[in-house]
Amino acid sequence: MSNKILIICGATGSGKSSLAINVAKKLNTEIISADSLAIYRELDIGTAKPTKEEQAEVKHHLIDVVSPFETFSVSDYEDMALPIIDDLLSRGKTPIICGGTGFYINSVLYKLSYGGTPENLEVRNKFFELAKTEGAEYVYNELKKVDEETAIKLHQNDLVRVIRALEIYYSTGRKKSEQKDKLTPRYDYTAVTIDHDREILYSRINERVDVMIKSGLIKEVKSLIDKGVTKENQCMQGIGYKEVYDAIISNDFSTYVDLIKLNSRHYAKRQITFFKKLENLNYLKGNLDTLTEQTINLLNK
RNA sequence: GCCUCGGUAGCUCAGUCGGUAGAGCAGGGGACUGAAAAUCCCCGUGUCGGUGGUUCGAUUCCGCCCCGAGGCA
Repeated sequence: MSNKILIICGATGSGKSSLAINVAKKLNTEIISADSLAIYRELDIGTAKPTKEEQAEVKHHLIDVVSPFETFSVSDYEDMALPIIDDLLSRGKTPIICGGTGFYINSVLYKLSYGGTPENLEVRNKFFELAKTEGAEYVYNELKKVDEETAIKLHQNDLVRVIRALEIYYSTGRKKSEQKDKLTPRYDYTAVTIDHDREILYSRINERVDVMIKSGLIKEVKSLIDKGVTKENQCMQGIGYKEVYDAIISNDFSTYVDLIKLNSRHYAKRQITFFKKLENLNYLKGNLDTLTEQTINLLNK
């Protein structure tokens, strides 16, 4: 048995979860989800989590690990994922990382330091307010003063990243640009993704959204709202959740379905772009059986 | 049948006092090191409904025709 891990990544709605389950059954192993929203409990329908039956057939990790009120970061993901991977490897199993959050996948593949600073809401809020009153350019220039090298790499409108760089500087006194991580994979890996024609992928996404609505997505969001979850909670950034949330709050249900579809398509496109960078990613085509077979063959190479 | 208003990018529309046209959305491409389903950047040629006429030149003005909406009969 090799010390290899399998990565099944790709766009939302591409069918990666089914493939992962199929492969896991054949290899008698377990799945580690890499999904920034499936980590939340009580967000089931909109995240298209594997069903209870599927989870009973194959053990899934890193699903339902935090409450909807909590924040969660890549670093948390990394901390939780690595021990599971190592445990599986030590038991002679091939860990399957399956998910659409490329950022999370990168965190297990590469040792990234993320500036070595957790979130600092004080700094974050301060600059966010400044951006509101003085404009994004002002905040950008603040970063330029303390860490020009990082500033040059960023666009001044990319507030999230500009502020994060400032956060690192004001929390630690060190510049983000001093962080020089080598992008050497921690594990030997095989990576696959399911390659659909864009049109097909988009119609799959559209259909999936309709299914979510029929399965009770509105009810799910209502129940979260009843428990006190608001737009401020990180989990409400999820596609399907934010749109339904707005529809409920404004009592306007005329556009939310189309909006969910649109945002999902945009998201899928960003995912495809992200994964293009993954080295040695195999683009597979075919039905589930063919995909499973191809994946296992690649793994055994 | 008559009158009015429309027909311009995949969609909604702006515009050209006559010199072949531009926004939003859609769509495409890209970035991504502790919010990543987040955040951000770049990309706009299309018989300007058809056809005649006036003109050096018409998508723009005029005639006729076709299509759509409304009004009068």
